[in-house]
Amino acid sequence: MNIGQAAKNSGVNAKLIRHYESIGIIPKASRSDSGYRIYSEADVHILSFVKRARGLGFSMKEIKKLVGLWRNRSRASSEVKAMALAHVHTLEIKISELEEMAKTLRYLARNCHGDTRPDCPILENLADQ
Amino acid sequence: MNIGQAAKNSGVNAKLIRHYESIGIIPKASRSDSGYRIYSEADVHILSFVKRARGLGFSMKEIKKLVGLWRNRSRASSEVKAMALAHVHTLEIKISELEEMAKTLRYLARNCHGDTRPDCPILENLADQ
DNA sequence: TCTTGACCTTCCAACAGTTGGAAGGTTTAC
DNA sequence: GTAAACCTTCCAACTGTTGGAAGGTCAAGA
Repeated sequence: MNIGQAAKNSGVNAKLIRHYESIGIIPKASRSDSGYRIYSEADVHILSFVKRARGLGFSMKEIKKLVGLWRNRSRASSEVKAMALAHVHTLEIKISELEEMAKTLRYLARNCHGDTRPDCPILENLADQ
Repeated sequence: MNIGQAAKNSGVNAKLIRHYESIGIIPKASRSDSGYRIYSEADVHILSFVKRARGLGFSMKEIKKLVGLWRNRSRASSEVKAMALAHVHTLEIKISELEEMAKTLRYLARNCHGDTRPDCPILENLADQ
């Protein structure tokens, strides 16, 4: 199938498929006589894998590694599990940072009357610390 | 003071200060005869403001607006409060997305024995859905 | 056969925010 | 006079995705 069909079947944009190929996330597609990329069901499967890994927030670097592990039938599950748990840790750090921001902003907003008056604890907090 | 001193005093990298100036976040600094940027305490104050707003996760676009509001003494506090609450909402959405990722990964990792055996529910989940 | 439209190709640029380097001028101190 | 620590501008990299431009290919209908 052509790239458009592979895009539809995998849910990955055609532009993005080319990009993934260019940075080595997915193997180089074979070509037709006229130079069109040709994809198999297995290729679509890889693309879906990549899309789902992205959905879990893995970086492209991590995904490249995950695809390698996935295609290597003799890999140890411990390696994958370690990556997953490391990523969970990264997510948890990010979450707590965002929580902290939201908490601070909620507190500041609660103390801001939010009317036509100019005095505003939010700006004051940003300015004087 | 020169840019290096302003960087130290505000906690904002000199490179970043130039960048902020170039994209209009902060006003253009005046120059010495030899072309060096000159900063006042007030300028450092703005830089600290920007740094703190970044720390709360505001985008540069939002910060540009916040700096404008801060420097306009007659603005209504309602406008600032609305921005803060809109940003809290954005943060909350981001947080729940990350929570969802972490939850899924924790579940998958829990079911992966993580030893030398190759079978791995994490990769299987990414592959077959 | 010719044309139209939908597909495909590559290359180049933009987004946000920051950091790095290169190549060169200025100031300060010894 | 020279060395180092500063400053200048410009250009590029990072991450991941999207957009456009300019051009080739394929299938269907007139």
